[in-house]
Amino acid sequence: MVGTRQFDEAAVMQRALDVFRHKGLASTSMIDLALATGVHRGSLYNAYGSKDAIFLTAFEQYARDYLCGVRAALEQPDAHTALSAFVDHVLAGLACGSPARGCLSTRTAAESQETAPAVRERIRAWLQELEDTIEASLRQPFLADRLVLPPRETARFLVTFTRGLAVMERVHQDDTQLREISSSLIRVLVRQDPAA
Amino acid sequence: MVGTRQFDEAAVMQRALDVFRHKGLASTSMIDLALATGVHRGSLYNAYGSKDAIFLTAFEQYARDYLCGVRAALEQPDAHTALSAFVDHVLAGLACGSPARGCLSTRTAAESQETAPAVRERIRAWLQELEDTIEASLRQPFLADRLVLPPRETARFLVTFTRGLAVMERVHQDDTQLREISSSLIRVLVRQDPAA
DNA sequence: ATTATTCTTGACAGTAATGTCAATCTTGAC
DNA sequence: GTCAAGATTGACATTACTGTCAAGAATAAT
Repeated sequence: MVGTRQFDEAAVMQRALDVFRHKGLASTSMIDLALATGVHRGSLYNAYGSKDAIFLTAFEQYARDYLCGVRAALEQPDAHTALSAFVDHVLAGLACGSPARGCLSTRTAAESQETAPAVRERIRAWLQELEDTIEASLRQPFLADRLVLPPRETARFLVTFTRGLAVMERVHQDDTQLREISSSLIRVLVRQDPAA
Repeated sequence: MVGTRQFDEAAVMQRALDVFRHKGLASTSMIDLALATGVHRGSLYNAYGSKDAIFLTAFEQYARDYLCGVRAALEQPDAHTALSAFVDHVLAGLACGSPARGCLSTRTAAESQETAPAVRERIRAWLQELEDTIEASLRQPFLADRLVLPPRETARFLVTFTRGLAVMERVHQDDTQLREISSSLIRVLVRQDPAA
């Protein structure tokens, strides 16, 4: 291939992700992306064509990392520990950065009616992947037998609830309060006694 | 008073609310507001000074109506009915309009890091009011004795969870799925037997 | 070393939105 | 009816962003 791209795509996408996380898709301009990545605006147009395309490319990194993290967190010997680890992982992701960067998928989902259909669809599909990933982990009998709801419903519940947590984080910026709410979540989803 | 305002403020705020709901605070321009309300942009600047001020004024209508609705919905003889009515009310608010208008407070909360401090603070305070309102309703003994969590925690849980529902609604636009998740919510928060 | 291809860059025209202001119009109070 | 406070309006200057393009630079393949 002649005329080789002169920037490191992975690094650029990482920077772009930071911008999208902090400003949101709609409020991010190509100028913002050019400044943050150090890549000329014209080059970005040439390489990706549009802001949405950059977002979708960057989102793949985010999506992969997030799902890996969730899968790893849920690898625990019992339901209580698994759900605690899951919530810890989600909260750590929210609080990370200064100012805290929040949750990209939640933010984008919230404004997804004004985004391109391709973006909305990607977010929808990703939330489904997240649900499926959680469900698959919870299906292990030694986890499932302690859950108040069946794995599928628990997974869906967790996806919805953590989206709510991400919204609350934006407003409160208070880790303690989020952890309190999360402990209610676990208390409500995990059965104390193995029978019943 | 001379030089009387020539528009009906309540009507204008209602229109403004519609715009904010559909486009979000950040993506709404003064031009959008002028077009939707029929009030000249200059007049809006003269009367309110800024987009944020218009938002805050319009938000008061929204806040009042929402809290009234929640209070009314929770006036029920038992916990299961009360929570069902609450969720129905929230979901009805989300689905209303075409395209569905979603939840203004959730949407604004999600982008609240990029808004003026006054807006973020108003949203924060309102979420607290919502929590307090729910808690007050749930404190009645014949409701509270069926709740898995104490009223305060239940209220906080409901606020967080419904913010999550509002996010999911933006993505799925599917009332059925939201109702399924909501039935899990009630199942998990309300005890079946009055003892234990 | 040359070449063909692709990337980079600065420039440009066009659109959208902002915030302000002076001129003009309205209307309640006297 | 006059008047003064305040509302409306169109215009203006500015700023921000978009999308495109031609000229130039870089480089893998020959």
